[in-house]
Amino acid sequence: MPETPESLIVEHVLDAISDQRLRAGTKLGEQALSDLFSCNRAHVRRALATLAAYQVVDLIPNRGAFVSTPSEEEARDVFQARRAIEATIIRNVVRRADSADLAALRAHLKEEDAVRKENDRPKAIRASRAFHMLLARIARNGVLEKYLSELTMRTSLIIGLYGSSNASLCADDEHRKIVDSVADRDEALAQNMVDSHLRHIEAEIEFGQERPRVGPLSVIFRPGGPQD
Amino acid sequence: MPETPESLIVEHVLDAISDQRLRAGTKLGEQALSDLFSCNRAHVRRALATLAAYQVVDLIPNRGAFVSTPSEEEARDVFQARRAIEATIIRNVVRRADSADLAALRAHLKEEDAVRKENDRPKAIRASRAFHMLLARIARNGVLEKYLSELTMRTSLIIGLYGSSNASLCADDEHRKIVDSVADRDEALAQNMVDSHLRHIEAEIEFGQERPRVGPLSVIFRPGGPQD
DNA sequence: TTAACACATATTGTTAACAATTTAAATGCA
DNA sequence: TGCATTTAAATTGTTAACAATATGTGTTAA
Repeated sequence: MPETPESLIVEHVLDAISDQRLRAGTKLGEQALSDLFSCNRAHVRRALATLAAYQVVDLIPNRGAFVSTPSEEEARDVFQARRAIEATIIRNVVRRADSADLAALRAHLKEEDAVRKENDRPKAIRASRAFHMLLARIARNGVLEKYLSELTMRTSLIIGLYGSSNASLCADDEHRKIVDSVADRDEALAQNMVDSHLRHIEAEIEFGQERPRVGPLSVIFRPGGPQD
Repeated sequence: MPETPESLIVEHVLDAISDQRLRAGTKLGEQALSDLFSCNRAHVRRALATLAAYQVVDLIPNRGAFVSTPSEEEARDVFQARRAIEATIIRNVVRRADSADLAALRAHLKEEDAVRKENDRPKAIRASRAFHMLLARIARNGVLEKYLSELTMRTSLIIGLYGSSNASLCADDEHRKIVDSVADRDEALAQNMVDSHLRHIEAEIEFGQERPRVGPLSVIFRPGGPQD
């Protein structure tokens, strides 16, 4: 595992976005980041270039870097792309999942149940994303896995921006039904479940009203964050 | 259009890769690039970070940047990802293409015919890639368009690496058949044509023997290259 | 009070110099 | 000649200083 300063920054920013600690529009100042991660600005700049390539950060000349704020159109594109990619992922999963993979899926469902009881929204979002990424890993296609990683990140931004005020953010038993259809090796059903699951998430988003902003970076990247 | 030095480098490298002027494994020295594009190394470094995020360049600490050499496994992942993404793209095209789009497609077929007569392999590769990217644009999904752009780039690397000695690199009338099915608004047929087209390309690749290396950067990025 | 202007501060952009590491060449030895 | 070691060159990594731009504050005038 390469733990260069820039990859560390990239990882932390991505984690913060997927947890919705970092919200759309937040400025990522070079000084602030180099202080927080105790490195020089050159590292920060490279990290920001990488994040911009991932499309989760906008780089505005002479103004700086900002967490990107996806438009409604972009949001719809993201969801269509997810349906395209996750359709193939779930097909691979049905065909390739071994007993260890199925056990991991079951374990994850349990984990999600536990998290749900805590009523910790960021934690729930993270767990929900982890489910989709677990499927991607089981599908054993690195390209699709990376793209889905980016898309789930952007989904977090979208949901953080536009709401989904309805608390049911990854409708509970839908994940369970997906796992069941995988266990049954029912390819058509599994694909159907995933597709409608994604459509449900998209349907709950309330475009139109945006949500407010957020605090300073120092509280977002508090010590003891992910993989520290 | 932002023409910062780094985006200029990124564009030129991507063009060179998609034309197969830049082959897998080629070293991209910082000095060499900063000389060629007459800018300082800081710009080069940011450009390389971006290219690494696109997965067409590998960054090796203390060693430098190299055009990535996809493994056979990675190649198969790329092609599966292309099938997933282009399936949705062609569906959008069938539904959304207006008469102007159809005219553009027809014009492109003519262009490809003309190019084929010249027996200029790099030009043919470029034209073939352009066809797929034209479909992506007509599909009107920016996310899928960007991903396909990356994947076609990597496809160029793969074909350059492993051969496809058979000269029929984008089998001529297959593109024409795709356009015909789009014009007929035959969604199922169009999807079938695209899927089998991609499978044909993949089938012609000869994994096992790799192709040799390449000359210096100065001849690859000769003045008067793309969009100069 | 509001608006426009000027100034001060902070942030990003650029460049150069130096350190650390790797690569290539040269030397010496069996 | 063949191979290991040493030396030199080239390349990447790091840092700091300075320039250009943007942001924020305070003052003045209508």
